[in-house]
Amino acid sequence: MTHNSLKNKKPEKYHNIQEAAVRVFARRGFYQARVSEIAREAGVADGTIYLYFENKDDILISLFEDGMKKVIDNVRAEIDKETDPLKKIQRFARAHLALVENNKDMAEIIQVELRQSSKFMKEYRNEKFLEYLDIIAGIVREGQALGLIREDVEPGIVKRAFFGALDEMSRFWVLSTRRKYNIQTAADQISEFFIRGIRAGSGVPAGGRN
Amino acid sequence: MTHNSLKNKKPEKYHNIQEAAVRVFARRGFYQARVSEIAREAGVADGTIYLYFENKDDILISLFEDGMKKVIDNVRAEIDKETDPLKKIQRFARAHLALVENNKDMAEIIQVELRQSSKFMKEYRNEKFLEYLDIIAGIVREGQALGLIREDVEPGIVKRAFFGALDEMSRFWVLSTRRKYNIQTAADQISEFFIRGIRAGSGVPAGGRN
Amino acid sequence: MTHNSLKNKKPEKYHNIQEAAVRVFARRGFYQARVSEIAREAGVADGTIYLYFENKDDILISLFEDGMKKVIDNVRAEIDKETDPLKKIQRFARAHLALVENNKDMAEIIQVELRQSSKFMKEYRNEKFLEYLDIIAGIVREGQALGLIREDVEPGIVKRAFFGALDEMSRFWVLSTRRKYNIQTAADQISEFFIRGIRAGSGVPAGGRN
Amino acid sequence: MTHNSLKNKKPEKYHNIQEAAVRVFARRGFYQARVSEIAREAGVADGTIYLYFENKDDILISLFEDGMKKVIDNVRAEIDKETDPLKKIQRFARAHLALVENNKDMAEIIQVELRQSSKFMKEYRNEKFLEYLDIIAGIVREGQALGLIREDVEPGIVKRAFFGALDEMSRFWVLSTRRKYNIQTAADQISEFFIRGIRAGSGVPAGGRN
DNA sequence: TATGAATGAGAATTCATTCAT
DNA sequence: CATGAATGAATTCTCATTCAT
Repeated sequence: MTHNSLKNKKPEKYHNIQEAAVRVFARRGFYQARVSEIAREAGVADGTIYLYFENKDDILISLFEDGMKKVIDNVRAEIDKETDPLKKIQRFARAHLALVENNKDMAEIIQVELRQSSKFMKEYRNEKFLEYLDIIAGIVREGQALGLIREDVEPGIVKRAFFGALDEMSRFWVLSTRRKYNIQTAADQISEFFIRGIRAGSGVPAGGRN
Repeated sequence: MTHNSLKNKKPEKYHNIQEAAVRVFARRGFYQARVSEIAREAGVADGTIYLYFENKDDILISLFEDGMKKVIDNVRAEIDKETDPLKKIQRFARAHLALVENNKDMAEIIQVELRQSSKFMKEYRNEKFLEYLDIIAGIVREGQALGLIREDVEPGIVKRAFFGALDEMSRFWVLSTRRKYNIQTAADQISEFFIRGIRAGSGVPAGGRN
Repeated sequence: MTHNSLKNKKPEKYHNIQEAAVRVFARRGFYQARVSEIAREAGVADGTIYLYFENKDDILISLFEDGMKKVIDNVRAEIDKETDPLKKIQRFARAHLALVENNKDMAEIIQVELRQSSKFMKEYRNEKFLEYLDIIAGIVREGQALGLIREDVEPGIVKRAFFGALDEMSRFWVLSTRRKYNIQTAADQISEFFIRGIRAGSGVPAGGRN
Repeated sequence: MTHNSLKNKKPEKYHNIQEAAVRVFARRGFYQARVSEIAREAGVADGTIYLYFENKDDILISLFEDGMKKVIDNVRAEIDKETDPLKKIQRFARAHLALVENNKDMAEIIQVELRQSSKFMKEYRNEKFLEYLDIIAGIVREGQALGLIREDVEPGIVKRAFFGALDEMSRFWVLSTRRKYNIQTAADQISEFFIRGIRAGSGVPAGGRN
């Protein structure tokens, strides 16, 4: 199911609804969110929602797709400023967490709501998310080609581990009220763990020989 | 455990219902799961559910609490077999992912359902989860005390980053049908990234001089 | 449907249950009352109730029948102390309201719950209640036979009007928390209205000649 | 009226539902009445009920309030046609019972359902009912001021006794299938009892010298 | 007799979606 | 395009009653 293509409707209203939905989903959660509440918050009638979106699911999916598109573009632009793959990893972490910081509600929805249930993670092929992860895998392969990252490092594992580390950190940051760490500090620490963890030529293997 | 102290009720039925709920929640997701489906699957009447649980939410919470208790006990027992904090990290990763491997449905519920924003992660003080994360922080502090882990490493960041990495990996593993990596391989790679990433005395800092 | 005839059961428990039911019905109302609450209050198991009563309705009906029997016996004994029919009317009022005063919960149930709904007032032929009303009609006829009460007074109307007057007064008395009138004062006023209202030889008719 | 201010909704539907509810409540009793049955009888969907009323209770309360308003207006208009307080009493009785005669279902609901203890008579401050009773008290005071009614008569007792008498009579009339007395005959008898009972200067006191 | 765990029919209410205006 | 009243399917939870112990 793909979202409504704005045929000849005012794109302004489409975005109003999306923005209202972001707030309502973040506040209540997807299943507790009421379409009528989104409508009220967007300043339109309930029925109007259905001129722009197929149904409630479609609103969430549109949010995710449009949101991920921005994230991907933004993060790609950031890492392209760097040539060193190891430094790209740091850039990625910073860009990711900066986006979370500046789009708390949106971040919460992507993290929490979209991965929430079978409904979305199973039935909906999450192309955009995979594309995002593959940016990381790409950096790793690039580093390996340049001999900067160990050959035995699996890009498919790094991409998930690194994303998971950032994502858990941002969940914490998003959900907690009083924040202990600056989110950029966290970005730097996490990227440093991974850079040290995967770069080539740092002597003995980690786990010993058990 | 839940409100109902199982006075003279058979604890067997309590567990039957939990096990049925695990299957149904894993299959449909919490919000799509029907209490009557859990009842049917548990081989009891709908009303019987309410002799053992306050309501549908309570079933999920009991699943989480009882499940996390087992995870914590199990993981604690595993890492206690090791004295070297760095090796404990590897043990943790292996134990965590082995549990996921052996309790797929349960793992999916803990990961996916309990993350459901408002209702559970906001209103529900997730003590058990925090206790689990603090096992990791404890290992890190231990390693720092022994001079094995760098002093500038924040245990509060490592615990979330490490858990997030494992968790994302297991989400992938749980949700994907055909599996590329052995989950134990993933455990070893991820723990190696972190061990190399945080251990003391491995030369130049990670990020270079930016 | 008639209530369970105590075959070979302990009558003590039967009364315990009735007394508990009186309290619970008075507190919650019949439909809001829970059988399990009556059981708890009576100090028996839920199932035990059904050894003494057919069902929940049967408890209410038994309360009414047993209660009315006492009321009728008591009121009959009172009016038999008097020979003058007009004075019997006053005795009736006093006895009725004294019973209400001393059995508030029971009075509330008879007034409020039993006449409450179709269920009881339509399906259940209320013999006891009619018997009670007919005590009044009997006094009126006696008074008419003695020439003390006007011949044009309809006993069937007086019995209902008089009972209704007392009953409304006692409803007020039962439901109000702070009481303005002594209930015996009310008994005397009301009986006086009716005695003056129906006795023979008091000159011009009431309503004028419209 | 109820919470829902009928903004753009058709008030016609509000009344359809009320009328359907009157029939269903009269037929089944409040607790046995099904919302879906009211909906069917009103020719609307179940959910539509909830656009006009908060819940099932609210329907009953609206019925009572709207019904009592009509009764009060109607009875006030009737007694205002008379100047003699004693004749007003007769007018009141006639108007009251005429309303019962012409609105059997509604009368039954007001009498039987609203008397339902806890929920309505205790928690719900029954202003309208008290207002109605005070019409009677007002007439009595007026009669006392003119010397037509004895000074020792308590208006607060008369109002309840007189209402109770009429109400019990109409309960009988509403619930019985074959009717012995014309309801207007009853109105005249009852008002005559009370007029004779309370008017000034009719010789010896009622109760004799007990 | 007494128990109380188990039953399962039953009902109020919600809310995504539609469609006449 | 926009509205929002109307729809009605769908679901949790309750509680009188039963019956194995």
